[in-house]
Amino acid sequence: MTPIRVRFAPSPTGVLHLGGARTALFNYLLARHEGGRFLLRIEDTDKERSTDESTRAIIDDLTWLGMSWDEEPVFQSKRIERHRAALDRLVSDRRVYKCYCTPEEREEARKRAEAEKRTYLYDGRCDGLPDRPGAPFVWRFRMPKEGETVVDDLVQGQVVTPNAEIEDLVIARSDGSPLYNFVVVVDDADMGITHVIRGKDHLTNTPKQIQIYRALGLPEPRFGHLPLILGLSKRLRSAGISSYKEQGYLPEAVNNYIARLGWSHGDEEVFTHDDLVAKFRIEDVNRSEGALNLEKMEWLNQQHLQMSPPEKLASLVAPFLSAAGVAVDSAHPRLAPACETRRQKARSLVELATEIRFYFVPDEAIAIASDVAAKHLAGEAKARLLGLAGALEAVGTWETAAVEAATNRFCEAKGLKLKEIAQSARVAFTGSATGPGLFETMIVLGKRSTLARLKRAAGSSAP
RNA sequence: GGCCCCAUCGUCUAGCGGUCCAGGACGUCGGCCUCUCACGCCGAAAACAGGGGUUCGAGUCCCCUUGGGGUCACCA
Repeated sequence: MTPIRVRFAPSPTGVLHLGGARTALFNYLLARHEGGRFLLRIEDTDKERSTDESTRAIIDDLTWLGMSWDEEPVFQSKRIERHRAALDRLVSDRRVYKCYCTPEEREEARKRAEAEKRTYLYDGRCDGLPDRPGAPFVWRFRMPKEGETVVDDLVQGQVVTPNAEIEDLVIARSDGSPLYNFVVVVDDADMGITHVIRGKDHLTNTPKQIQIYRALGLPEPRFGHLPLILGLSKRLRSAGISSYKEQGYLPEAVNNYIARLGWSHGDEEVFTHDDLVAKFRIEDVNRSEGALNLEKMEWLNQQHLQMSPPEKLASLVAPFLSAAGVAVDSAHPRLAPACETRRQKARSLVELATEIRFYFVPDEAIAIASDVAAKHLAGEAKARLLGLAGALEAVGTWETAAVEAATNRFCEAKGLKLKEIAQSARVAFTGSATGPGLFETMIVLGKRSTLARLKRAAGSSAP
């Protein structure tokens, strides 16, 4: 068995959205699972729409998702010579002919067919015509008129197309530049692609391409056409992978989610990168198309967040803290412990950042909204906080057990339940009525900040 | 419209003729836990699109209908 070679071939005309990422991922997983090679080809022949920025963005997004390719990316625009040579060969083999029909003529024929409720197929009227020197023409590929072309698709099964239904397609423009269905074949063959895994929107192109492979005497790859993702709205389509990064998603979660869209492995839901590589099989890809459910992706993000060690979280969340107005170095000694106090709960890095932000703002900058103060810092609450501060003052070694014991002793002495003081204290620490557990908060905060925040809240001018 | 593909809870899916009065997950709704919000745990509601066949037996095979999607370029 020769090792398999697959490719992802985006055209750099926009961002990499979830659908494209999934196509890339399935190719990547197939290659890794089989010990083959994953290649990248940038289909940038449409000069009007292709941009370098887009190419860079796609490469950045793939990299962020953790997909690496095994050879230098191929730029289709740099392969014109090869395309030309292949076209020359078809010309000399007489597999193509010049078509002098004007766009107007074709349009008219198309309309007539539509009026008569027939399918429009180019009728081959120019095939065999004598040369008309100087007249503009396009090259058409002569399709077989009889028999059928069978695609033995890895995911769609056998798809049979009668050759009579495949028209003689144009493979080169009047300016001589070759067209997609021709170029893909040449490029895939040159790159030694053994498995073409792409979106199902290419399924009807496949029989045409197979005929071109044959005309060129090239070995045919296996094909696998992935079901399309439903509900990819214009909005979602324009949302690149980088927007998920900005929303605080982990690449593992995005991969996990898009992999499970159309592919499954029994009842399993949560997969790490290595799980996916180990368990992915193209045979397990579904034929039916699925719709996006971003809530599930959020949940998966939470699952992967929970699996991430605090140190990893610390470096990931640092930029989000900065974005939230608190510049914290990813190596800050309290960052990892801070993450640990909220790791189980956050659904995204953005959420995590807002939830641990309070640890890193200056003690005097803790803002307590007036309604929160009215609820939790009213009546005896302030006096109690002052008392708690006093009790905590005496704690020698600032560790959970000691802090907890001191707090409990204080409560007992005052005849209070922890409940009666916890919320006020939390407000003092965080400025909010929600947050991590009380004792872990104090530990991460440290003795000095803990006391400072208690005293400050006790002395605040709120009701 | 022609051709092609698809069809299990709201969504993602398991199911590859009997083990399915259909299982898991997200979400939803209850409850428990509890210093808050969460997390976690327990439980509930929720589906084989419809109709014909084939078979002793069909969610699973076949056909039709309906519905959804794709594709019909001198784009990729």
